[in-house]
Amino acid sequence: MPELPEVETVARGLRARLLGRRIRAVRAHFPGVLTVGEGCAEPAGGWRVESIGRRGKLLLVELEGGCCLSVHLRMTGHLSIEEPSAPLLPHTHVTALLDDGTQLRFVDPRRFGRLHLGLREDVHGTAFLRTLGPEPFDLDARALAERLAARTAPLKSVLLDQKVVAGIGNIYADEILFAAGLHPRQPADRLLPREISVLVEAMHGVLRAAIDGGGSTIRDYRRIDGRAGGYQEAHAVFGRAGLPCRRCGTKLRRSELAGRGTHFCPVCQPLRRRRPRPRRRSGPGNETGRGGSS
DNA sequence: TCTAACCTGATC
DNA sequence: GATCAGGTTAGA
Repeated sequence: MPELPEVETVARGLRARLLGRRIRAVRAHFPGVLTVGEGCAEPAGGWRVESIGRRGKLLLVELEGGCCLSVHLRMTGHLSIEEPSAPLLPHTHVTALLDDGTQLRFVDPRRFGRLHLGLREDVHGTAFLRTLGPEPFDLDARALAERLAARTAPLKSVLLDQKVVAGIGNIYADEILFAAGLHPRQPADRLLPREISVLVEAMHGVLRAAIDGGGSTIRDYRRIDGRAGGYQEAHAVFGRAGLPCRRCGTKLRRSELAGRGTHFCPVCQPLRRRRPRPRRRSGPGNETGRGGSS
């Protein structure tokens, strides 16, 4: 469920509740969901929470003493802070006791989510973090162009690749492509410079608006305090197949791409089937990129 | 580069 | 009873 805007919203909620607190004990109720690395024995009095960060869809809770708790919510993971008297929800797999008597709880019906407590350098050195692409807000058109250059795959597949850019999932890939007016199946390496600029602006704009809206709640996602997100109301295409496009009124379509449901407007996001590569054999270099009609 | 697998629950 | 779901990854 959670993509960058949802995880960012959770990180902000956690900061408000967890910064400066001490985590006294971390208990797993189901094997495998939580792993604990070397060198992270609990100090007397617990770990003080020093900062809470996010890389892509991964939460990073930095703890006193050089340890770090990473949390990946995957599809249905959810964090909340509860009074100890609050009933333990089904599928509560990890509980951490806080020094004010409350509990940080991790609930995840599908059990895809993962928590790892380890030395900071070990956590930051995991293959996942080492190979993770840049944050979307750190990318400009030139940097994105470089990352799309050698990719012949459909644009949506490339946006979903966390090594290309971190944090974009199925919802926001569709929303960003609509905002940019680009077809999900457009080969990534065939974008014109102008289209890449528009794509970067769309990426920044959609993600910023989604963070401001507290993320999208389709079914499971909740903020720390249990409230739903609000951005689903603003979705232009995701979950709106068969409904009229908000821009042109055409019936929105849904198809399958990269094994994921893909939503788009066939009129606002036309597919350029054959994209002429810029000719490179004629001597005078003139054309940089001209729009090719279908 | 694509598919299957990891899981449960909601919906058809 | 079958199908689908917002993520990631191992293996074909």
